[in-house]
Amino acid sequence: MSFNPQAHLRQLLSAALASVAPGQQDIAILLERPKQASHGDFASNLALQLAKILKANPREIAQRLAREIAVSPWVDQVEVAGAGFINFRLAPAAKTQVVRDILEQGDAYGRGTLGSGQRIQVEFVSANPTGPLHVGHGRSASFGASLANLLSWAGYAVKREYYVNDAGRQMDILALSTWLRYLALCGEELTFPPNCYQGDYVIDMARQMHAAHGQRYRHSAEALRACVPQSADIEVQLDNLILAAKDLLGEDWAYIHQHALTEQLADCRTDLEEFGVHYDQWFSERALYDTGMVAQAMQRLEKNGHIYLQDGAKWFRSTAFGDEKDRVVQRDNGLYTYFASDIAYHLNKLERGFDKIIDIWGADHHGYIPRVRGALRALGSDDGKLDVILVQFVSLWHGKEKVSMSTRSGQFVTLRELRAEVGNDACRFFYLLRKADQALDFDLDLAKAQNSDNPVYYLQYAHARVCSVLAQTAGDALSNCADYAAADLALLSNARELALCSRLAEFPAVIEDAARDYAPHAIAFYLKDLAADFHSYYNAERILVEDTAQRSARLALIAALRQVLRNGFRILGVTAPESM
RNA sequence: GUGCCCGUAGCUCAACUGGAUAGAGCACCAGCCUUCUAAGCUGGGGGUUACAGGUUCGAUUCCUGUCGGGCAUGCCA
Repeated sequence: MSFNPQAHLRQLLSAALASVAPGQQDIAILLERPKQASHGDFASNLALQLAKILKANPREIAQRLAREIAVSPWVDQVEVAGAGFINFRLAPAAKTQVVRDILEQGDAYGRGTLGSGQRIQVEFVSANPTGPLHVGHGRSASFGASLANLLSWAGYAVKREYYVNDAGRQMDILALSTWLRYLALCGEELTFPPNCYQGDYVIDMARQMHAAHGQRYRHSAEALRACVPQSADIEVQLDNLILAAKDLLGEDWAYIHQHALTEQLADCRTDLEEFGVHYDQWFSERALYDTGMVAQAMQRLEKNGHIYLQDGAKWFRSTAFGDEKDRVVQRDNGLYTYFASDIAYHLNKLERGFDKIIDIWGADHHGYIPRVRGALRALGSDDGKLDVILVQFVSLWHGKEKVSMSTRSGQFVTLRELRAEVGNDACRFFYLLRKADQALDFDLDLAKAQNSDNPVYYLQYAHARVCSVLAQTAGDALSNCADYAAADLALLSNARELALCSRLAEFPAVIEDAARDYAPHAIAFYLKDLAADFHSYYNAERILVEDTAQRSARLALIAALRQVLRNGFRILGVTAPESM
């Protein structure tokens, strides 16, 4: 039978509250862990909350509450302190109990019911499949994957989704870029536009095409030039070029387009898979067009009177919903904008019945939020179900030296390169060492360091150390986790052991809080504290002592610790090495 | 110009949504291996939480303004 000290204290307080302030039963009773050990194991600010309502001295209220708190075998001391805090000191048995709970629950320890099975969708990365993922996408991937894990642990039914922008102008530009590179390989002489994709991977795709199909998609440079109207505006010029290419290639355009998409998407998927980032669904933008969902969404907006015509384009009146200007949904050339399909996409997400949808975007998209929310409301949907998380930028450093990156010139560091350089574990972990809304300086030298400066090694080392000790117990009467659960936990009595127990007991609450805040970094910080507690204990006390009962109790403790490390690592997507 | 994010120890960052004396790591100083992995531990100094007001029992947290940094402000995505 598992015992929850926090719930127990809450009950005691609730009963006391009923007799001190009978009308206030609906007040939320919060228990926090004091930063200072002298303030006990748990503290309640209930009296401070009541002071406001009852207009009475908080300290006096605290005294009255404390007097009414029933005696419990799990509580050693109840004390009023400070402005009116009620501090609780738990009996050792109330702290060590968690060891047994952890060993019994194993891989499930820490799972909670906050989400109560609600359906929640996390959409993340969703980079255009127009080139390799870069280090910024890596942060979104790491954050999104861990957040999804976290929400799942907190009791939500989570779906992970990648929105594939396989329609639209950017994909056309990629297809064009590939074809132009291919023409060059065929020997055609033409200038490669500066606003086409510059990366070498485009040339690679062109080579493949050339190797597989020879001259089949070749058209002369003259023929191409002949059907491209000149424009001083390089963007217009690019659009003209795309139109000309479609014209010349006919059916073949679709092949090249599809080929480029397939290649890039596969590259992206493999990259993410290798990074330990998995999706339940890859949702195609093109499918939104093919099934008529975009047109339907637009019709619905129009029917609701939120669309008007100006300068040959169709505009959504997003200013009516708090946006700073109205937005075009259909261009004067008849093509829908990205925004149009995104409206349809979000509508579709909500129609799939999720209780909550989370979009994880790069911080540069922040101006986009009001218009998406506006569109959902204009369609009569509940934009309260949408949460948008902005992930700030990443800059790479070699110690004090910044690694320069610019997407425009194609000089960006790819996620794959980063993973190869510092390893998946360090990548996943470093990305999570900051809150999402904090810009991240990623120190490559530190991530590669094989010493305690590197937090990921510090954590993994704790795990390896535990494994090493446990590996030496083969001869023990109690030598596996199930047996440890039978150990006499009353023998865990020194301060470090009890502190470690308290820390282990926090884990479920840490998960719940982190899930509520969409803050996977909190797990990383918790694990650092936990590892520190262990290293400290390990240096101060010998685990493999002669006394078998004592030894079993300590082994039970570190086996429980190992379990919590593993569960935490799993949420973060970091491996748990058995030796280092 | 306007909007969003940010400003905490010398450096990199936390702070349980308003709680007690603002905490870690790095760097610096002084220590700990004939005993379970020293990739570890112990101790020490270091702060007007950018600045100025306001809200209240109580503010790093909420509100207003100023300064500084990042991002955005496309019929790109």
